[in-house]
Amino acid sequence: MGCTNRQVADTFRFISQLLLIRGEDPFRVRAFQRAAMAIEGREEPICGMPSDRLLAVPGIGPHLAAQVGELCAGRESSLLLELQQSIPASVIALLELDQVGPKTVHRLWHELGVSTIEDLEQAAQAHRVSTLKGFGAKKEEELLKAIARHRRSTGRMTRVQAEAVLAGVAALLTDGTYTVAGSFRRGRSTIGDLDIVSTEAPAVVNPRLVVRADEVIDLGEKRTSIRFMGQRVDIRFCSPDQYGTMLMYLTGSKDFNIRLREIALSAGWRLNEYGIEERTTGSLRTAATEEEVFSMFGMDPVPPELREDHGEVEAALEHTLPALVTPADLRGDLHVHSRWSDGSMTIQELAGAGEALGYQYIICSDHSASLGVAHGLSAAEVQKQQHEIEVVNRSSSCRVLAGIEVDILSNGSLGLPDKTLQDLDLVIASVHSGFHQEEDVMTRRILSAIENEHVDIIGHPTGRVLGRRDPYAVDLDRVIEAAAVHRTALEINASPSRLDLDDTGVRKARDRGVAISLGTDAHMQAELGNMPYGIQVARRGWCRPADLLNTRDLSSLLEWAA
DNA sequence: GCCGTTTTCGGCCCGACTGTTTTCAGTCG
Repeated sequence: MGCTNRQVADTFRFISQLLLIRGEDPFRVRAFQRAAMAIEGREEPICGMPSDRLLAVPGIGPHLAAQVGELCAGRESSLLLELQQSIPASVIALLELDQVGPKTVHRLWHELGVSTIEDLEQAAQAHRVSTLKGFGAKKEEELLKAIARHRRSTGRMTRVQAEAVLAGVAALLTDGTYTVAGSFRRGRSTIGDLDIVSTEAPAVVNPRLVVRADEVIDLGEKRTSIRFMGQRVDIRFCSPDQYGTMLMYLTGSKDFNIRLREIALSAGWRLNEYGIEERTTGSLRTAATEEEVFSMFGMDPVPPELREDHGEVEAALEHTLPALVTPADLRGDLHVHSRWSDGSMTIQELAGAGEALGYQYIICSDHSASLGVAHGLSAAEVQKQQHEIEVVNRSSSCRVLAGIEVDILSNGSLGLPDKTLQDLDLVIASVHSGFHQEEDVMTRRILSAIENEHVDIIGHPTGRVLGRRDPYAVDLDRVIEAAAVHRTALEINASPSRLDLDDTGVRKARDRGVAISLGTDAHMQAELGNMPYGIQVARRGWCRPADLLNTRDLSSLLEWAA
C-alpha cells in the first residue's frame, strides 16, 4: 500500500513541528520542511522510486530516504511514532492558537508544565506565564484572546464570505490604489485571511482602518493588520515603483516565493518585496510590475492560480506553461436546476438567462425522483419536461439541453431506468445519500455509475460542502482511472460552497485525459453567475480550454455525448 | 538533516512587527 506525495509531505511537516517542540536543532527541522516541499512539488510519485533516484531529489539524503521508505511501505514513520510518544497530543494542539509557535509550546510545556489549552488558560489567568523570561502581561492577554478566538473559530472563509469582508475594507481604500493578493488572488477555494497591497500613504489609510476595525493586531508604516468582520486583513504599503515585487511577494504562495528566491540566489541576486539586489554590488533594482520580475529571471509570467511550486516554476523557465482557460472560453453551463425539481426558474427563464450570458447552450438537469426532498422527476415527468424543452428551443438562440441529475443510489444503481436516460442529451450522475459508506463501497458505487453507458458526467464527485461537510470516503484515483477508460467527464461544481472536484483532483483528472465539466448547480438565476468560481478551480488544475467539456460548441458537445 | 566549481564544515529565504528588551527572539506571512 503506497501513499501520495502529499501524504509524505504532510508527515514531514508534522515531524518538523514536533522536533521544534522537543527543542531540537532548527536546521534539522528545516531539512524536513525543505524535503516536504521538494516531494510535494514533484509530479512523479515518490513511492516506488528506486533509492538512487530518491537520493537524487534535492533535499533528500539517506535518513529522509529511509523515512520515505517506511511510509511508502505502508508503515508509520518510526521517527513520527517516537515523537508522538514523547509529546502528548494536547501539547501539540497548543499550536492551533494564534501567536503560539513550536518554540513557545516547548517553553510553556517544559517551564510551566502546561500541557493543554485549559492549562494555558489557567496559567495566563493566574499570571504565571509572565513569570517566564521573555513573556509579559501583554503576552498573557494575547494568549487569553487567542484561546477565546480558537473556541469560536469557524475556520477558513468561502470566497463569497471573503468577498463580503473585502467589500467592507475596500470602502476604506481608494479605487486603483490597491490589489488583493494572497490566496484570494491565487483563486483558492477557501481563504484564511485577506492580503492587500496599497500604494496609498499609511498616514492616510491607517486612521481609517483603526476606526473601523474590530481589533488592531499590528499598526505600522509598512504593514498594518486588523481584524475586520471577524477576519484577519493584512495591508502592505509600498511605492508604485516597488509594486511588482511587493505584489508578487504578497501573492505567494510561500513555497513559490521560496523557489523564486532560491533561483535569485543561484543567479547572484537576492529577491525580497522591495526589489532585486545584486549580491556583489548591493545595488537594488526595483520592479513596478510582476512581469518585469519574471522577465529578469528568464521566466514566462506565471498566472497567480498556478503559483504553488507544483511544477509551474520549471514550466515558466522552459516556456511550457499551459494557456489556461478563461471565462470567455465557455459556451454553456452544464449543471442547472429548474422549477421542475427544486429550482426556481422555468425552462423559458432558463433559456433567456442562457441567452443573456451569451451561451450557446444551457442544460436543464433536474433531480431524479429518488431524491424525495428535491421533488425529483419520475420517468414520465422527464418525458413531459422534454416536450416543454423542445417547445422553448424553437424560439431560443440558446439551446436548452435535456438533461438530468440522476441519483447514484446506495447500491450503485441509478435513480431512473436506462431507457429514460438514453433519450436525454446529457446525464449527470451524483451521490446525494448514504455519505457514510466505507471507502471501497462508495468507490465501487461511483464506478458503477461511470460504467453505465448513458452517464456522461459525475456531479460533485466528492460531495464536500466547504466548512460544513467533509468529502465522503472515495478513492479518487480509481474514479479518475475509470472515468478515463469509460470517457466519462468529472464535474467542477462551481457553487462557491462546493467547488468539487478540487484543484488537485482536477489536475490529476486532466493529466489522465479525463474531460472536465463545469456547472454552476444553479437553483436560481443569480447562481448562474457563479461560473467564475469554477473557472478558477479549473485554472488551478492547469486546465486549458480543450480540457473542458463546455468550451466545445454545441455540435461538438453533442457528438461527445453520443 | 542536507549540501557543495567559493565550501566535506558551516551555512541553510527574507522581512515586519510585537513584546520584553538594552540587541533580540518568536511568530507570521
